[in-house]
Formats: sequence, C-alpha cells, structure tokens
Amino acid sequence: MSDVFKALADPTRRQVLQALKRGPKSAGELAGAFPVSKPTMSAHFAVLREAGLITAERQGKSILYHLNVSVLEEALLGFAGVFGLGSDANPGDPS
Amino acid sequence: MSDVFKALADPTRRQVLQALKRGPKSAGELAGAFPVSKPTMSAHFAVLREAGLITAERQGKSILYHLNVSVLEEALLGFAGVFGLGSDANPGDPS
DNA sequence: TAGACAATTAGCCAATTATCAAATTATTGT
DNA sequence: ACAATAATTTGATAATTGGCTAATTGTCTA
Repeated sequence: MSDVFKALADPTRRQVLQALKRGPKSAGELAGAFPVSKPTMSAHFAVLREAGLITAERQGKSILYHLNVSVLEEALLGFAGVFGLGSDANPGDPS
Repeated sequence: MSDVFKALADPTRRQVLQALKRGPKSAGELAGAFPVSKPTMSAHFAVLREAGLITAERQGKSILYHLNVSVLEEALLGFAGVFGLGSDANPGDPS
C-alpha cells in the first residue's frame, strides 16, 4: 500500500492515471502527452505497474496500459476510511 | 495538493496522522511512539505542516499537533472522485 | 537568572529518485 | 533476413529524501 501512495506522490504519475480513466492507451501515446522523455515515462510506468495501479498488455508493437481502478480505490478509500471519511457507515472507531 | 500526496507517501507520516485521529498530541509524545530520533520526527512534522495536514499549537513547553481532517478529505476524496470512486453520485464524467 | 525540559535548526551522509541520451529488445512488414 | 517502429534497459548525473548527532531556541520554574 505504501507503494501506491509513493506512486501517487508524483504529479505526472497521477496525470497518467487520469489519462487512463477512459480506457487503455499505449506507452507512446501517453508519453506523447507529457513534456518528458520516453525513458522517463517508461520509468513512471514501472512505478505505477509495481504499485499495481496499471497493467500492461502487449498489442503488436505497442504496449497498452490499463488503469486498475480497484487498487486505487482500495488505497484511497481504505485510508480515508480510517479517518471516518468517505461514504462508509462508520468503520472508523467511533468510541 | 501535490504536497499532500508527497506527505502521504511516507509510512511514518501516515501513522502520525492516524495517531492524531483521536485528538492533539505533543511533538514529544508522537516522537516517543516511533523508532526514529526526535529531529527526524520534527522533519516529518514540518512536511505534514507544509502540506496543511496538521497544525501546531504551542502549549507551554510543548507543541501540540492537531490533525487537519478537511485537507486530508479534500485530497483523498477529491482525487478519488475524479475516478468516480467514493460516495458521490457520479461527479466523474459518466459519458 | 540559571538550569532543565521540549522542540527545532544546522550540518552531514547514504540511499533513492527523476531525468536524459544511447544502446538494447521485441515485433511487424517487406 | 532487414529495416522500421515501439518500448524498455543501461549508465550517468543532479536533486531530493530520510536519517543521525550536535547545537540552538523557546519556555517554565526554582
């Protein structure tokens, strides 16, 4: 879970996740949308992959990245829940 | 907002926030609860302060730290909302 | 005001991170 | 098999981070 928050600490990586919201995109397509080199983007993809936030799927010459919403949800809402935030009834200790 | 996610990237800092869930605690009290030196904890407090996640209040010799839940909520649920996660109806574009 | 206590700041080091250009791997089409 | 395309890996470097000890600042009390 720490890996997820570490991954989310970088603005570029958060934007990559948002870019994948609508559906999978290729590494090149994503790289083209940010003002950094392809190798740098590749490193960001690796961080996101290792956190489980995205998954890679080879499609011919390209590699398609998919957002893994459930991992994001578990981390974000899970942590929020500890503080009694979010939709939940009251999983945070109400003592 | 990036400051908040950066602050949340460190496990010790996340635990500090949880420790403050029940109410304010002094710097020393918090420092005593973690296996790192006081100066190191002080640096963590500074990061949390600059992110707006905690606020400091001098109380005699001690400094009391308060959790600022609203900042946490805004960051966590705000970002989650972008992905259509959370309690919200559907603020995420449902097109 | 001197001493004790609480916390931060200063100064340093090791490890990690973000970045790039160049080289490498993998795949497709000729 | 070769050339072209897509992406990653390698190798280098600068900046940031997390940690420590020692020194400093601020506050209380004797």
